[in-house]
Order: sequence, then structure tokens, then C-alpha cells
Amino acid sequence: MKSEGTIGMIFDPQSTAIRRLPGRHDGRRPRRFHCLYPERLQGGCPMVRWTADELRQAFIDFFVSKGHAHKPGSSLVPKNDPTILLTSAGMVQFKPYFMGTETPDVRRVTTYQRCLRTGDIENVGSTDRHATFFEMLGNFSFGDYFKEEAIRWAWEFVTERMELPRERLWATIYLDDDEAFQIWHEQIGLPRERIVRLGKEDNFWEIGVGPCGPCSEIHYDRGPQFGCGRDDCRPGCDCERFMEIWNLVFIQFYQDEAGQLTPLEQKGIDTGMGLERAASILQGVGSIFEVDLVRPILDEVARLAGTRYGADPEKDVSLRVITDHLRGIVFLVYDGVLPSNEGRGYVLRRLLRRAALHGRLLGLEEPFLGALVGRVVEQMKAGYPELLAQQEHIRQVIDWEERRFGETLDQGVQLLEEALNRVEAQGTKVLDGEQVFRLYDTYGFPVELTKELAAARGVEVDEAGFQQQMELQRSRARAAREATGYMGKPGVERYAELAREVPPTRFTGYERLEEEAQVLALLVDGQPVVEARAGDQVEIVLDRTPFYAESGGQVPDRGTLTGPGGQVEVEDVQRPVAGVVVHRGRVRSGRIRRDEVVLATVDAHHRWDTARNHTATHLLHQALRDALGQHAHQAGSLVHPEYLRFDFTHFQGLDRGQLRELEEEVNHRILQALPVTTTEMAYEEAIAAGAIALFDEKYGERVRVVAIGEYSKELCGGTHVHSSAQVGPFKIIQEGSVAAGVRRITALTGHGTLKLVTELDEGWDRLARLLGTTRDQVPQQVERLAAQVEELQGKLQKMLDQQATSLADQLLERAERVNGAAVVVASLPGLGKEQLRAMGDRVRERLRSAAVLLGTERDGRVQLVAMATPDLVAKGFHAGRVVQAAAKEVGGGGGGRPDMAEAGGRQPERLEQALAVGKETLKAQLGAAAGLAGDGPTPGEP
RNA sequence: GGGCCUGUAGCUCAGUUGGGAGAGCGCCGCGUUCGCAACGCGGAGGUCGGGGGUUCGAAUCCCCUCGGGUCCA
Repeated sequence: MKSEGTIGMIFDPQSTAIRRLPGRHDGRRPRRFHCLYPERLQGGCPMVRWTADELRQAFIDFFVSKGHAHKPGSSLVPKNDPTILLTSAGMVQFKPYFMGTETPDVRRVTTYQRCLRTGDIENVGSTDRHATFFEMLGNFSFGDYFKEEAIRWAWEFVTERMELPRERLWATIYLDDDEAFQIWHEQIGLPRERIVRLGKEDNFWEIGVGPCGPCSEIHYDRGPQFGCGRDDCRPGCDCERFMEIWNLVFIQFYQDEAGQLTPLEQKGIDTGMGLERAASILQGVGSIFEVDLVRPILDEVARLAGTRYGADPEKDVSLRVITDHLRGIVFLVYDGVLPSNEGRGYVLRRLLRRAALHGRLLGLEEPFLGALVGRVVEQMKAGYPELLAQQEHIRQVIDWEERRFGETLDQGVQLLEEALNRVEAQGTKVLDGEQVFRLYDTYGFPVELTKELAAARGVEVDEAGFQQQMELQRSRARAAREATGYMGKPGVERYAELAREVPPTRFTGYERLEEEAQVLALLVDGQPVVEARAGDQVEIVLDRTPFYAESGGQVPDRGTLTGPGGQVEVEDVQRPVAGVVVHRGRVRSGRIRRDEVVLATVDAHHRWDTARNHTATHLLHQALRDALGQHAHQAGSLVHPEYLRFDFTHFQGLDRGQLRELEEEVNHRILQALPVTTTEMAYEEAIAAGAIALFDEKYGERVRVVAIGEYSKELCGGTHVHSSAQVGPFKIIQEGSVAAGVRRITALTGHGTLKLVTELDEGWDRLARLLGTTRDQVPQQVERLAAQVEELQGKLQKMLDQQATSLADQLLERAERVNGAAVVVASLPGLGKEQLRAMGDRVRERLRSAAVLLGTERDGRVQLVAMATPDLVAKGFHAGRVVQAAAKEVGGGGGGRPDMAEAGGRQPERLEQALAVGKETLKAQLGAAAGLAGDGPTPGEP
């Protein structure tokens, strides 16, 4: 079993999304709550018929009764773990406990966990059991109980609570896990022939370097009518007869870089029961899509599409795909993911587009996914009551993205039409693979649609060619992947080691800014040392510290560590693993030694300015929620001594009025001098008290609640001022967008605002001085000046026009005549390129048949322009040849159109020669056109 | 991480071996009208995403960079 989700290929052109496994939808099998055990049917089916909600609760209750703590499932976005894209199993949030980098506060835990995996996406819709989104019921042991209890309890729950018939249950174990075999066979009494040994692929859990171990799965025999009919059909077979419902992972080894396994001292248990699969058996329905939790969504989709589940096998596939993806989409957005073109956002986008595409297959042309959000929320609210508050936000995100997809499709249809027109023009009737690939790769146009639309016009699609291009693309990506190699993370490993060697750092910075502390560890270049000297970059771990490590968007403290023999400037403070605070900086003077006692001093200005901005952030957060609604929740935050940056989910930009109101509200709260208090309490208690919790943050049992009077209450570990009044003047300086649906506000407080006021003040003074007036007269003065400038510009333009006209007149007078055409060649020093062109136009306009060559010198450069009237061009005159010849003389080059050409050069002293040469070329061209010229120069009418 | 497409007026976009930055819609003013729509005339509005390079000359070619789209991992 693999625990990592991967981004699968969603629009697989080969699967055509309609491929189905045999044996489904024969139309005879009853669908609703039929009993799978005819032999026990006499007194009604005795098996319990829990709803999925009841099953979820029963599971949790069962393991709580076995001494487990019930913990909330985590977000689909794993926090603090960039190595994992999405939460794909219940254990993801507990990974640090299994890895040994963090110590759990309790050793037995049970959860229900929303999960998303795209590894099996190809199968979704065409089987009874595959889904990208599902819930996992799990029980976990961190160095507490092991194999025996895990198996025994699983068996107890399955047989005595769920009352599944024993004779239908099978177990799989890892090849050489005789211990598990013994427990299953001897303690549980499972017959030897219903225990299947499977290999590494199925029954060994590993994540590269780290803890790993064999696992054992419980499978349910749904009966031969679901099977492939082969004699050796048993768990592990690909067919639909045996359904895996529960996987028990026995974490007992540590795998090193070489693949060597060493037994762990602290063994662990990680189990996962698929809620939908188990429910499908309990409810006696044919697939996970028909359990009571999911079926209403499916029916709603069918209703929108004007069809009925079971009426058409092909449509059923689409109905199931939409149903599954929709659940995943809703929860991804709920967990703060927004559509994007990379990472998690890309998974979301592709799920959404895949669902939208299947909607199209069902004949749903208009965006429809957003309208289904309510149904999903309705179904899931028992397990996830917080969904309700987010419903509107989720719907908006989905609507928006679906419309975007519509635009992509429109664009693709247009491009495809053009391609098809070309194909028809050639009469080949085949659209080549490269074009199909281009549509897909560059414009995201699904291949299924290409085929469909091409077929409608009797054009075939070259699939082999397309596949070839796909394969090329894949090998390119693979090659690039290999070249970079995978990133090791020795850093975290080292700190994890440190965490085991030294006691957890005690943080005293809420109360104090100065503290005597002992140096427990000293590192230079990542290596432990006994002593560091002036100039060394060091990392220091103390037994206690007043320094705040970067967390929750608040920047770390700065300050100094002063020992008996020297001083360290602390520039950065981090907590790379739980319990270890690392002070990074440079030894400024003397030396610092391990074990000595130092005075740790936090830069108070830095700390207080930061605290002002942090408290202001809470005020702003509350003000935003009050002004915009509950959907405006925090999507990121940076608390810095000089400013604060707050990202929140919202769809439109805020106008000036809204920003001013926000500012006023926050300042109003500041001026009320509300007391800022912090209290530690249980998480549930805090939530019940209405404290705002961020869903992507991880909270322990005990949480810290920061309250600002009665106005704001938020879970937060940061440092704050004692009274809102200390925040000082609050000023929003920027509002903008950072991503689709996310706005960002940047604001100042305290010293920052005062500094801004001073700057503005000075700016106005300077303006007033420059304008020679008083500050209150500045706007009027600017208006007056602007009017004056406009008037003067008008006058100037008029004069320039007159001047140009008289200059043009002079040029016309000096015009020579060659073969009936006027020839004007002149040097006009001081004119710019544009002016030269304008002059050329002026002259040309007034002559019926003329060739013009003008030159100018400015800033040490030569500019040349040649022009000709259309009649000369028609006879073969080319202005480009004229300027080329001329430009050669001044060390440049040029070219252009026959009627207008430009050139430049770098030798202004040779301008006259250049014009002379140009004139010769010009005349030569006119000479060649001899006899064809018109009536000669004719002054035009003014 | 690796590709491909894309960024020009407030909006939608055109811009052809590199040689005068444009159209439609919208906006402002004037006219027509009792008024509005429509229409006519006039006008404002652009660091051609940003930076560097090649060139006499770059929206156009090359490199880097930022944003958007899309595919593969």
C-alpha cells in the first residue's frame, strides 16, 4: 500500500472514460438494501443497517471504549509537510509521531479522516469501490499496543458491532509475517485457507527512508456473482468479488537509505477502514456510490441531467465520476485549496474539469457543479458541521472555475473548427496527432471532445500520432525529473536527533524579554561544536528562551545572547521540529561555549512593533468578517515589525469606501483601549466560546486564546500588546489580489503609521514650495497650471505647424525635376525622426508625383527618411534603396517599404555626402523609369 | 521539476523578411431630440507586462524575469 497521492492523468484518451468492467448493471440485481445473505433471510436480515453517519460514530465510540482519544481529522492540505501533496490516509497528520520527530501527548488515538487520492482516478466510475474522495476510519498506536490488539479489535468491531458474517471475511498478510498469521489463525480462529499471503506491493507499507512495516487487510467476500469466475479468485484479485474494507499497518521497522530494515523500539499501529466501502456492505448496496451518504448526491446529479441512475450504463459512469469528484472538490475548497495550475490547486482544477466534462457527456451544457454544493454539504454536515459556514464560499469558487473551463472549451472548439476546416480543404479526412496533442497540451481541450466533434464532421483522429506525442512529453518530464534527483532532507533529521538529545526548550517570551539560559547545543555549519568564535555563523539551542520562533506568520524575534566570554547577534529563530528552538546568528565578539550560561535579550523595539501589528491583524480579521461575511476568512498572514499583511478569501476588490470603513472600525477598537488577554483552555472549549480557528493550523489539546476585549477571540500562539490602545494609529496602505478569490491588505500601525504621516507631511510641504503656494491651495494651483500647459501646448503646436508649412514651401521651391517627377533632397538639422517623417509627408502630400529624401543630425547621430508618391512606387521606385545607399556613407544601414523608408548612421559630418549619394540613387531610379513619368511637379492646393 | 501557448487603450482584440501603435465597444464634449435610445462630429485615454541584448531603428528577433492559460511529472 502506498500512502502518497499522485496526480494521475485525468483525461486519459485511451480509457475514454466509458470503459467498464464486466458484470455490472445486468439490470436484474436489486439495488436497494437487499440482503446479501439469503441463508439468513428467514427472520429478516440480522446484519445491522447503520447509516454511514452511524457507522462513523460507532467506530469512534468503539475505539474510545478501548482507551483511545478521539482527535479531529486533519485538513486535506497537510501542514508543515511539503513532501506530501494531499492527505491520503488517516495517518498523515501523525507522521511525525511515527517518524519520531515529535512526541504525541497521548498514545492511542482514533479519527475519521477525509482523504483524497488520485492514484486510482482511472478506475473511478467504472468500479463499485474506487473513489478519489473518501473517509477513512482509523485507530492508531504510537508505541503502545501492537499487532495482537489491532487485529483482535478490528475483528471484534467487524463481527460483533457491524455483525458481518464471519464466513464472508478473509484476511491478507505479508508474505513472511508469521506472527500475523498466527494471530489470525490461532487466536481469531480464521481458517488457514481464508488467510492470503501477498507481496510487497499489496501488504507492505513504506515511504522510502523512515518507519515501515507489513500490513494485514480484511476483505469481504461479496459473493461469486460479483467475481471474475476464476477458480483462484481470492483477495488480491482485480475483480469486484472481494472488497478490501480495512487495512492494518504494523509499523515495526526503520528503513534506511540502503533499504536495510532495523526493528523499531517503539512499534506503532496505523489502520484505516474505508467508510463508504464498509457502509456499502452494511447497507447491502452494490457500490460505494449507493450508500446513504453518497446516493442522494448521485440522484441530484441525475435529476439535473434529466436521467435516472441505472437507466444507462454509460451515463452511470458519468454520474458516479461527477458524484465522486464533487465530494473531493467541495472538501478541497473547504480546506483552503483554490484552483491553480500547479500542486494541490491543479488537482482541484482537474477534478473539477473532469466532472464538468462528464456533465457535458450527460448533456449538461451550463455550469452545474456549483448548484450541487448544497446537496454535498447537506450529506456531509453530520461529520463536518463547519461545512455549512463555508458553503457559499465553496459554491462561488466552483462556479468561477467552471465558467473558466467553459472559456477554455470555447477557445478549443474554435481552434478545432479551424483545424477541421484545414483538414477538409486538404480532403484528407484525418486530423493528425500533433494537432490533437497541441489542442490538449497547450489549450487543455479534452481529447474526447476532439474526437466527438471531429466525428460529427466525418473526420477521423490519428490516435497513434497523439499517443506518440504524449509519450514524448512523458519521457521528457521523466528525464528532467531524474536529472534533478530527489531532495534529501538531512536538515530536519539532524534537528530531530537534537530533539532526542536535549530537553524541550521552554519558551518564556510571553512574560519576559530577558532570561538567563544555558547553552545546550552549539552548531557551526550544522556540526556540533564546543566553542564558536567571533565571525562564526552559529545555531544555538538553549534550555529556555524569551525568543519567539517564527510561527503563525509572525516573524522571529531578534536580539543578543551575552555570555561570559562573548556575544551573539541573533538574526533568526526557528523551531524546525517540535520542542527545539534554534537561535541563528553570528558571534559578534569574543567566543561562546557550550554549557555556559548566557543572558538572552530580545530586541524590545522589534518585539513591540511586531506585537502591535499582530494585535492589529486580529482586529482587522474581525472587522473584515463583520463587514464582508463569514466567508472572508484568513488565507495567510505576515506579521512584521514594519507592517502587516493579511490575505483573506473574498471575490471582489474592496472599494475606497469599504477600506475607509474598515480602517475606521479598527481604529475605533484601538481607541477603546480594549484589554488584550490570553487564556489557555481545551480546544473544544475554545471553539465553543466562539474563538476563530484556522483550519490549516494544527492545535494541540490545550490551546491559547487571544481575546481583545469582547471584540475578537482567536486561537493564536503569537505575541501581543496588553491593550488595543498600544497598537497606535492603524492605516491601510494597499489592497489587491494575490490569487483567484484571495485579496491582500497591507497595513501599518504605531511607528509605521507615524512615519508615513511624516512622509506625507513633508511631501505636501515640498509640493507647496515647488508650486509657490500654500498647502491648501495646491489642488487649485495644479489645476491652473494644467490648464495653462494645455493652452500653451495648443499655441506651440500651431506655431510649429506654421513653421513646418513654410519650411515645406521652401523645400517645394527648391525641388528639382527629373523625368517629370519632383525631387526634394534636403538636410534639416535639429529635427527629430518623427518630425522628419511629418515633413516628408507634408511635401509628398502637395505633389502629385515626387520622391523625397530628408536628412537630419541630432545627438551625434544621423537620421534619413525617403518617401515616394504611389505613382512612382507603381513604376518600381523603392525608397529603401535610396536610404540604404545614403546610410552607407554615414556608417549605418536602413530599409523600409517602397513608399517610405528610414535609415540611420553614426557619422554626422558625412551627412552632406550621404544626401548627395542618396540623390544620385534616387535620380537613377527615376531615370530608369524615364518616359513613364507624369506631368511634373504640381504644387497642391493648401 | 520539464514543455507549449499567452501578456498591445477601461474591455475584446488586430498589428504580415524589424521601418509611421490601430479597430470595435466603452468613456468625455458638442450637435440632432421635448427627453431617451439611436445617429453625426470632435476628443481624452498606451512604460506595447518588466529588464537586458542585437540593430541606424524593436510591439515585432534573442536572453532573463513577472503574471495568466494548459499539459506532463
